Amino acid sequence: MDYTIKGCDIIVHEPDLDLDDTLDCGQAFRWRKTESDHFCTYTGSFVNDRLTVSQVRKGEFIFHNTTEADFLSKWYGYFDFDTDYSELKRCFSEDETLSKACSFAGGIRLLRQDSWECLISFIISQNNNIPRIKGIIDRLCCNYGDNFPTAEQLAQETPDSLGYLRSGFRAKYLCDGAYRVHSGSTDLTAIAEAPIEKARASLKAIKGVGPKVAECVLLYGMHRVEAFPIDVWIKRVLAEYYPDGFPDYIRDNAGIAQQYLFHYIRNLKD
DNA sequence: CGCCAGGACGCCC
DNA sequence: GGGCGTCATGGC
Repeated sequence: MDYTIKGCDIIVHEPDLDLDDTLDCGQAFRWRKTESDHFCTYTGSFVNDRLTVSQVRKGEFIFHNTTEADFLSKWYGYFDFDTDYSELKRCFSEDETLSKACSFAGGIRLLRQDSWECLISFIISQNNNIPRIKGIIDRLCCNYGDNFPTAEQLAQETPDSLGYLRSGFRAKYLCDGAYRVHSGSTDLTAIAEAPIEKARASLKAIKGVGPKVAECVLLYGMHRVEAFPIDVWIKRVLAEYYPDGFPDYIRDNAGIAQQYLFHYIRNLKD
């Protein structure tokens, strides 16, 4: 990755990034594609930070209205620019199915998201579809001026007061998560550094957090790349292509591989 | 209308 | 420990 400053924008060159692949693959829910220009442009947020980013052509991007300081302190890390995805994909491509998945959506990067935002987002995601997940998170953030609520703010709510979200049975889970994080009984910072099994158990102490949601929080919100969320789509991949188990040499980066496979199998069925 | 969704819980055995 | 009904809501 390299970047140059051009007026109020940052121009980024990174062959292993594609905005559609990365921002619309089900790992983050607050990015919207804007149709206002001839570029592929997304506007979105990460906790309380907003960004408009365009893909000019393959591998070239404009981070609009962004200072170098903001770019380096926020977005460089968020887009995981420190990681060499070419090397990862080279490793993955020794496997036939993963090779196809990487060719299909080679521009996926694992976003380094916020753990609290991820926890709430993926509690909402359970037994739900992506358009509706986006809608619920939209209504939530809209209630706080397009910012993601803090645990303190959300801890003041009740399942009834969250009725405007139309999140159904998940509202009580959101309240429990907010209460635990705000009270300190769940320490997301400590969990992020804990041994993986201990981290899983701590997350699953939250009501509404089971194996799948815990893996998502670990992977997307804590960048624990060995975490491997198994949803209905990945179950199909495992049954269809890996009846004898997932390749062992991928284990340390299984979560990133999972990201390519998820996107691949979902779009294969169209 | 019915089926499904980036599942988890409670209960049963 | 595994199997199954239930849980809101709305996309398709």
